[in-house]
Amino acid sequence: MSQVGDKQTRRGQDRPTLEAVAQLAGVGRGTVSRVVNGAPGVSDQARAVVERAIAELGYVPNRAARTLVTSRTDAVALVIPETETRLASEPFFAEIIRGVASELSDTDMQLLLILVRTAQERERLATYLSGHRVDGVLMVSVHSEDPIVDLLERIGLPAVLGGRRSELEPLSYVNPDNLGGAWAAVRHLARQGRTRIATITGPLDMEGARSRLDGYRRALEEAGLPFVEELVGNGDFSEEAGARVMRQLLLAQPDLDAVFAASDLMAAGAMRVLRQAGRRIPDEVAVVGFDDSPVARHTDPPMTTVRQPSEEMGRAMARLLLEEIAAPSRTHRQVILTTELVLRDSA
Amino acid sequence: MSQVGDKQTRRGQDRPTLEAVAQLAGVGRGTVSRVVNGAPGVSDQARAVVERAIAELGYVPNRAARTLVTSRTDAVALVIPETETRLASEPFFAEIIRGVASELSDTDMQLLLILVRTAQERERLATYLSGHRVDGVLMVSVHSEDPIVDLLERIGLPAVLGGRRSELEPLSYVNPDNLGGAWAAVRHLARQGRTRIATITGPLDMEGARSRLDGYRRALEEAGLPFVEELVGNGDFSEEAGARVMRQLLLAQPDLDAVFAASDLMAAGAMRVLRQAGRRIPDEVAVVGFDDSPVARHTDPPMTTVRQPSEEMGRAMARLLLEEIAAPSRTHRQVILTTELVLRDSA
DNA sequence: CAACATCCTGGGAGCGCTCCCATTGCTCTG
DNA sequence: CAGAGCAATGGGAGCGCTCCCAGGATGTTG
Repeated sequence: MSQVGDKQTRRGQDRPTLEAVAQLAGVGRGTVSRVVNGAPGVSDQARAVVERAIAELGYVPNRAARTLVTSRTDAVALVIPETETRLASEPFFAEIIRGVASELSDTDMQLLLILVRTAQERERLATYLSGHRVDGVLMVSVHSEDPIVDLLERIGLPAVLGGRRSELEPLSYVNPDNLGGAWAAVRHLARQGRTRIATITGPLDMEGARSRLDGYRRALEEAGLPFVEELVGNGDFSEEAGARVMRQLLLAQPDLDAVFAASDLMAAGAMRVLRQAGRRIPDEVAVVGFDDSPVARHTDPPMTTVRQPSEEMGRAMARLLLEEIAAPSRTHRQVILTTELVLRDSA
Repeated sequence: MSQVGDKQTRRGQDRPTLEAVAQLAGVGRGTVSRVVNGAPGVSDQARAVVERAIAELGYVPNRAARTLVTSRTDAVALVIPETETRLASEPFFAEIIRGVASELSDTDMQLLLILVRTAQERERLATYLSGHRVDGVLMVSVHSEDPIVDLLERIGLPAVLGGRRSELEPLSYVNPDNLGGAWAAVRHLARQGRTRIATITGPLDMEGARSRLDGYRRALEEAGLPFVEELVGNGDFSEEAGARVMRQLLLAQPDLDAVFAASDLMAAGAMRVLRQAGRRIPDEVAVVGFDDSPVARHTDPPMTTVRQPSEEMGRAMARLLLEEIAAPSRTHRQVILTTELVLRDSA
C-alpha cells in the first residue's frame, strides 16, 4: 500500500488514472474502462461504485492514451484556405465555423482549425493529414484543381467539402443551390424590365462561381435576353475586384441597367463605383449581391441579395462527416441547401 | 525476419513507426528519436542515414504516443464565448483567429477552436481544461466574473486573455488601448465644437467597455464639458442594442449633437435610427464607432471609428502564450496595443 | 601505455489506455 | 444434481513514443 501510495503521489499534481479509480472502487481496470465508455456487461452495483470513485477523484480519461491504442483521435479538422484575407471580410467563414462547432458540441469531437495561406502551409497540411492526426476533414472554398482534396481521396480520410469541385464531385459535400439563387436574382432583375444585365463572377475555378454564372445565363435565356459576353466580368469575390470589374464594365457597356454580383462584397464594391460614377441605385442601375452578409444591410441603399444558409451549411457538413466517420463507406453523400432572394432597396 | 514482417504488415495500411525507421536505417530507436526531435548527440553520419530512412518510409511521428509520455499536447485552445451571435457579425473574432493561426503556423502547435454558448458547454469546457488536454489557453471577450478564468488560474494552465478583466488583471493579457482610443474619438468630437456628446457603452461587466466609457469621460473633462448621466446609454456591442439605446437617448436628450458608440455595430444601429429620425449625419449629429470593422466602410455615410488592431492582437496573444508554455513562470505579461482614430464622414 | 574523459549509441522501462481472453460464480436445463 | 450456458470480471499484452542509463568507441593526458 505504501508503495502504491508512493507511486501515486510521486508527482503531486498527477492526475488520477484508470488504475487509481479501479483501486479506489475495488474493481479491475477493465470494469472501470467499461463504465467510462458506456460498454455493456457491467453490473449496476459495480457501475455505481465506479461512478462514485470517478466523481471522487475527478477522473478524466487521458485522450492520448486512448488515441494511442484505438487510433481514433476524436478530432476533426476544418480547413480554410485563406489566401485572400477572406476569413475576416466574409462572415461566411465565421458562420461555417459556428455551424460546425455547434454540431460538434454534442459530441466529444474536438475542432481543429487549420488556416492555409502559403504553399508552405499546404505542404505542412499534407504531412499533417497523412499523419492521420484527425478522424476527418472539413474543407471549404475548394478550387477545382486542389491537390489537397486528391490527397484526401487517396488516403481515404473521411472528408466533406463545403462547395463541390464540379457537378460530379465524388466526395461528400454540402452545397448551396448556387444556380437556383443566381437564377432567381437575375429573373428578378429581368422582371423589372432590365434588359442590359451585367454580372460580376467569382473565380471561375470554383464550381460555385461557375454555377452562379450558369444561373445568370439561364435566367437571361428564359427572359428572352441575349447573353452578351461583354456584360460578364471576372472577379474573385473581393470588394476590390467588384469595384475594378464594375469600372471596366461601365467603360465597355455604359448603358447597362443592372448588375448581378456573385458575392455581396463584390456588389458593395460595384455600388461604390456606380455611386462615384453618378448612377442612381436602383433607378438607373439595379444591383443584386450573393451571400446576404451583414455588409448587405449597410450598403447605400441596402442591398438586395441571395441568402445562402452558411451556418446551416457548416452544420450539415459536420453532420455528414460524423456519419462518415462512424460508418465509413465507399458511397458518399450530397446535400444541397436552398437559397433565397432577399429583397432590399438596391434592386 | 518473417515474424517481424508479419507484424508490420498485419494491417496493411499501418503507418511506419520509429522502430521501422530504426530498422531500415540500421540504428536504434534512441538515435532515430534524437534525429526526429533535433536533439544533440548524433553523428552526422547517423543523422544522414536516419533522415534518408524517414524520407523513404514517409515517417510521421505519432503524436498521441509522444503526448502520452511527455504529457505535452502540442495544442492550444482558443476559447470564444459566443453568446450573442457575435462571432459572425463581428469580424473582430475572425481577425483574432487569423492572428493566432498565423503566429502558430510556424510552430507545430495545433489550434483548437472552442465556442462556448450554453451553460452546458461551459461545464464541458471546465472538464476539458482540467483534463489538461491542451498546453495553453487563449480566451477572448472575457467578462469580469468569468469562473472559467478562475479555473484557469487554479489549475495553473498557461493562459493569455484577449482583453483583461480589470486593470489589475493577474493573468497575461493583450489589450487594445481602449481608454486612449475612446479618448481620441471623443476629443475629436469636442474639437468640432460638439457639446452634447452622448455615448453608447458596451456591457459594463467587460473591462473594455468600462475603459471606453472612462476615455469618454476623460475627454469630456479635458474639453471642459460636463458629464451628463442622461447622455450615457448601456448597450451590449450589438447593432440592435445600438438602435435601441439611440432611440432612448433621442427621446431623453433630443438636443444631443454627437454620439460615441463603443462598437461599430452599435454605431451602425445608431446611425440607422438617427437617419430614421431625420437627423443629418454628421451635420446635426456626429457619430463615431469603435473597431473599424468592414461595416464601418459601408454605412451611410462611411463611419469615423477607432481602429483596434485585432489581428495583431491575436498574434500577440499567441506569442505570449507560446512563451509562457515554453517557460512557465509565476509572473505574467501584458501587452497594450495602440488604437487609432480613422476619420471618415460620420464625424 | 595505462587511466580516464568524452562522445555516441542501443534498448529497457514505462506513459495510460483498450482489447481480449481466461476465470469466476451464477442460473438454467435434463 | 451434474453439466452446460451465460454474464460479469480481472488483468496481461501492447499501442508508439521519450527518457535515461549502461556500455562501447574514441580521444586525451601524464
